Amino acid sequence: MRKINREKQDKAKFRQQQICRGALKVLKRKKFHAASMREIAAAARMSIGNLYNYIDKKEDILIFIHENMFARIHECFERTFRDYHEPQEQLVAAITELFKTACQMKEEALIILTEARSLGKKNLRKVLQRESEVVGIIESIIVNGIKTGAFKLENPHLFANVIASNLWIIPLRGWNILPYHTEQEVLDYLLFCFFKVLKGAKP
Amino acid sequence: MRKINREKQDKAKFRQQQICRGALKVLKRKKFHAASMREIAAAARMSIGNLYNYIDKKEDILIFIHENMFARIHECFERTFRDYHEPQEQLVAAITELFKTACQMKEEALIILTEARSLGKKNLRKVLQRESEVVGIIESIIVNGIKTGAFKLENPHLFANVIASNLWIIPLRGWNILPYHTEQEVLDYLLFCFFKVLKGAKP
Amino acid sequence: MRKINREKQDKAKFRQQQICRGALKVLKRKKFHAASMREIAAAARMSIGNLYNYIDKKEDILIFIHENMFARIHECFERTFRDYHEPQEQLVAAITELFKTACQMKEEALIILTEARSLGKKNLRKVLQRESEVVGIIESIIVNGIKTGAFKLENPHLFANVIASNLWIIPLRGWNILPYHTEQEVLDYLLFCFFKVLKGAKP
Amino acid sequence: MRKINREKQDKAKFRQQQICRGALKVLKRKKFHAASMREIAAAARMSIGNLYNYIDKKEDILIFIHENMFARIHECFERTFRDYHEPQEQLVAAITELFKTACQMKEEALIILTEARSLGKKNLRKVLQRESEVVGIIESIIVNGIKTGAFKLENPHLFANVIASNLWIIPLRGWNILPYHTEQEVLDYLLFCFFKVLKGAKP
DNA sequence: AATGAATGAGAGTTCATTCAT
DNA sequence: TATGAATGAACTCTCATTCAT
Repeated sequence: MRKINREKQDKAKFRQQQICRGALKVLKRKKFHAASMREIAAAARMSIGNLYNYIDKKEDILIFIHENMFARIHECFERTFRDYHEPQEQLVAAITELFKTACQMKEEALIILTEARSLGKKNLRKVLQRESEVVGIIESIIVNGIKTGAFKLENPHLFANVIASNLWIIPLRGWNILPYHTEQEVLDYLLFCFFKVLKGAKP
Repeated sequence: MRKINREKQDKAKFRQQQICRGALKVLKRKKFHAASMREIAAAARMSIGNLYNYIDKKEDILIFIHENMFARIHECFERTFRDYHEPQEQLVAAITELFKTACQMKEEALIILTEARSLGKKNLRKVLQRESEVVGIIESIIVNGIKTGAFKLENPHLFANVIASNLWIIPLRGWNILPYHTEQEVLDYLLFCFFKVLKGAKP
Repeated sequence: MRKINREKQDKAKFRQQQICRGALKVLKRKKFHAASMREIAAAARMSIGNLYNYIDKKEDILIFIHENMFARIHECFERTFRDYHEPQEQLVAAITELFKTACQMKEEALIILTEARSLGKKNLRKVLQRESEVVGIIESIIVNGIKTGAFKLENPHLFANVIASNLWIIPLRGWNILPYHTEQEVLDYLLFCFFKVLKGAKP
Repeated sequence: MRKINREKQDKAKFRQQQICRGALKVLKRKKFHAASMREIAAAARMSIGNLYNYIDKKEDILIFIHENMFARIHECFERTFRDYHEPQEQLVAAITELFKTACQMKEEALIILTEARSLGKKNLRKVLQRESEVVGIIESIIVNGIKTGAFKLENPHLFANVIASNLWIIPLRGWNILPYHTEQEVLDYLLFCFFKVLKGAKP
């Protein structure tokens, strides 16, 4: 009995991933609202009717994409905290992982960043809360670093926001950067800039 | 004859502003695609039919908003270059002006940043080109500063992109920052960070 | 200004009648839920989009039909009270008028009687209230007749309900009656039955 | 072999009853067309797939309900003719039984009365035929009574229709009557009215 | 016999855009 | 220039029904 339920859940999860993949295919070409459920269903190789067995509303697809993204982000932090224990190492690792994830999931990131306002109130709150969690974790690493003397910095909360904001530079402004610089260059440059600030004296 | 044409153009400009203001009223509350022409026309205190005397397609409204925004941005640069001649002063002034403009026009900025993908190919190209102009101007100030020895920096193109990207931090992430910091604090902090980098040695 | 508003309202009323007539054409052939808005719009010789300029929801059409019907019913009562003053005459006249109206508007009557349960709570309440008004008026005539000694009857409220219920016998059971009897025969027969009761002694 | 078939049929009958009960649970709350097969299957504690082993189309459920109803009605007549032999007694008994059945099966009655138009042509004919059978039986009792001199009445066919029509007064108009009168009162009143007519002179 | 995932036609409704006035 | 009624394509979502297991 429990096993059957388990299988059912797995199937549902699989279908939801299928829907996400299909939706992403379409969302590369057009905005969420311009992508019709017919297109998404076709891209996911499902009938519309069946698609609606796994979601309630179109908006749910956005939520799935968002959840996928944040699952990936949390994996970044997990690896970081598993492998490193010094704040400086942790910060480098976290930024590197997050930046690379943002590059790999450029589409998803762009969708999340630009479509958030399509969400209903409840979902919007959830999304914003998750984003501020990310900032919170970065902030905590910085605060730790300040305590250990690794960093010298006022206003870690603000700086964490600046870091978080810059992590998405490729999805948002890649069109103007990638013709001239590789992702790795951009990452190195950002790290260089961040550490300039983190190591410095007061203004 | 020419005078009449002139008057006509003025009227058209006036109507376009009226449309922009109306649209913005609506776009504060909902996404572009969710805002119907009915609502926008009502908010602009025009009939739909008349509204269509001044635009061809809904997308044109986005273009108007974008043009307004960039007119404002260019005014920022004009004031900057009129009032300052040293690269360092120019950069501070430009960043300050642009940042404040972004804060004042938070709504417009957010609309432009999140709705760009709604645009048709031709309009999208135009918009992106204008954005990269802004980056170009910032870059030229930096390059100047490097020549005069005011700044010490590799890769001014990349850094200009970083600066440009951070100028929009309030429209994009204000929800997570403004509860804790004022706009002025954020601006000061950004300037502090930027100049840490601009003054520094190689990594 | 007022005149223009008046014209607009007239136009709207006209369109609503047009919709009603179109809907009735369709509703003769199928139940309300089985009639699609497309069919109704076509039967009303309107585009769907325009149809929705005059209604908010499909249910509104049912309400229009109902309002039409009740307007007709009230005209029956108005004529009755204008032309007759003796309770007995009034009752004969009212029953005659209502019965004939029910026969003329067989379709509408059937729709109202069978579709009431499709209505939303608020509209259902309104409809039921109007129906019980009709019963109330009949009851008041009977009560009057009892006072004047024209009728001899216990329980006028219940009898008014019986009368009201039988008025719709043609729309509801015409299929089994009209092959054998004319509407006039049925009316005469009902009047005969009713007056048997109204004139009689206690059971 | 035959026994197995018998068992199969019993099972089928049982399932059909199960479906009826489930459907009725749902149909108390919403109209037939608004009740989805999903809901009905759930209420009948069956899977949709299995439900379709016992019906062909949704409409069949309506037919089952109708058959149940008419089985009950025929039981009424059976008891009547078993227990009474005088036309007057028979008529009182039949009306009493039928009226009480209508009250007990208010929901079913309402469904049948209001959903008949949903039926396909063939089923509709069957339903109407069964209803006119009921009228026919009532008529035959009256005709008998006229022959024996118990009743004095013109047009027994029409009067049978009137009686039949009034039997459903509680399902149809109970909402306006039951707040003020008990079912028994209504029955007594109807009997009183009917016999006023049945005993009387010509109009 | 029993399950429920899958199908896809079709429902109500909205909306950018046009056009007669 | 100004109006807003009219158009109809396109949208999201539901549902009776089928079918592989």
